[in-house]
Amino acid sequence: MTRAAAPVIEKSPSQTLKAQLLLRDLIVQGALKPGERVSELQMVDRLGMSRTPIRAALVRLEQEDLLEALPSGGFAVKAFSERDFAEAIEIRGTLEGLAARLAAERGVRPAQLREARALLAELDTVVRRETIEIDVSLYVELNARFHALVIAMAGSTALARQIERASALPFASPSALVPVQTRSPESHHILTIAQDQHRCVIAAIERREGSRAEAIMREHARIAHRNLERAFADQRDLALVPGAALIRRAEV
Amino acid sequence: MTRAAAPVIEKSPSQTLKAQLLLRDLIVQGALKPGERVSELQMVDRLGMSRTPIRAALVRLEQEDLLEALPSGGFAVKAFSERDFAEAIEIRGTLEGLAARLAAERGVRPAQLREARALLAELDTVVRRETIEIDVSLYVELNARFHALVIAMAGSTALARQIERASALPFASPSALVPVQTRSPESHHILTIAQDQHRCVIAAIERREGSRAEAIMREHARIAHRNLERAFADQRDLALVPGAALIRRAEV
DNA sequence: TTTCCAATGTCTGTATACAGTCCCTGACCA
DNA sequence: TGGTCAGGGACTGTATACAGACATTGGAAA
Repeated sequence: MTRAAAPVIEKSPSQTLKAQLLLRDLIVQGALKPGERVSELQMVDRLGMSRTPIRAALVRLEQEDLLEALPSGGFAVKAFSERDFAEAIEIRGTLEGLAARLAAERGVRPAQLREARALLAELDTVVRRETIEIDVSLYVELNARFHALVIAMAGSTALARQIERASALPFASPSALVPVQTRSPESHHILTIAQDQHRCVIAAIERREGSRAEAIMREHARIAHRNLERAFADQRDLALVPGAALIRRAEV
Repeated sequence: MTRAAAPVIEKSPSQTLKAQLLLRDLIVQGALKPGERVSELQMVDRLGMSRTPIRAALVRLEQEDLLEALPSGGFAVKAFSERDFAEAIEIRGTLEGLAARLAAERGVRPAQLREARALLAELDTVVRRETIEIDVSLYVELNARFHALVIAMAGSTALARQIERASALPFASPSALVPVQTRSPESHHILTIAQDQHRCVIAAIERREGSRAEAIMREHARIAHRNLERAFADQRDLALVPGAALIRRAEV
């Protein structure tokens, strides 16, 4: 419910933004079920603000693919299948592959390469740790920064924006399925592989090997795909998948 | 104003949709210049409707990347460079390549293959014509249908939607640069090549050759890239590019 | 009992009023 | 003459009223 007290620098979170965050939570957490219509007036009662910002938030959430517009007007919570989850990851992987290739072909600034090497070193300290339990939240954060850096290296705002859209769904972001992975007996094994891919992508970019950078980045995304399959095979793992509440339940 | 006198399928185009179409035209045609702020109240005067639908239309046009949100609120017309144009085409080509690969790997229904063959035959009659002037508008329509069919063959609504977004910019759609191409002395030559790529993509999909289908589809998009370079080299050709008005003018 | 029609309630689309904020301008002071 | 502060204008964000559309439900007739 109540999030951490805002250490936000933003002056005043607009009502529209508040509505967007609150509604997104309601949907992702499953308080609003897939297929269910989201009435503006009901949300007025529920969120305690007027229709205008709620309406704006609904439009934005439709852009995020969390809602779908009904033909008769209004919106309903979108329902997803395992296939939808997999396709979202595949799309993200393809676009990130393009980003890696562009970065390699166009070349990147030395400062970015230094930043990449520093990130890789940090990730090493997390992954190579001999303790059984790794620091998941730290890995997630570093992993997110790595992906953001590769995208920045491509130097294309259009591509960055497109990837942002593809990663908007809660289960599609690069780090979404890492928590699932940690429950696997091969968890440490997989992390080692992922980190090697990180290294190889940067090496390929540095050497201007565009095709290789692209291929590795794509394959990197398929780790998420494997984690997804594991999650769908085991109900306990599925609970760790963000947005699992969005899955269309078996027909009653 | 004009009520439902027309036997149109659509009951009544909503004010929001009208505003979206009108504003898009104003932007693409250059009536609103790149970088210029788009004030809601000015558009109220200009379009003759209230702020609410105009506001909704502005949000949607920001979605289409034709507008950008200003930090202080409101929107401004986005300014593009030649590089932005090229990147948009590259992104579309990459995603269409993914669509072709998925279609090949997953297999397509026989009905879709028949439809594809019929389309290819129709395109042949346009391209193989010996007359110097080909029917550009017919080619554009058939070409658009071909691309839509490949996307449909992939069977992924998420991917379809992502491609739709990538093609939303007026210069990024598959047929946007065909008119430029027709002014080239090699026009017929290029059309022959493009049509052969169409055939090869379908053949690859039919044979489940995913990697090949993807590569050809990507290369196919690069024809648009070549046309773009030609357009930027010759001012007269540039006038044929949809959305040329969006290009950031040289700093004065 | 079933079917059709009508009435009612709820919903969205639209218009508009109000308030807070940002920017620009102009005047005054050093 | 230059800088700073105050005032005003314009714009967006938000709230709310109104009207048309859709669905659902209840009743009446066959």
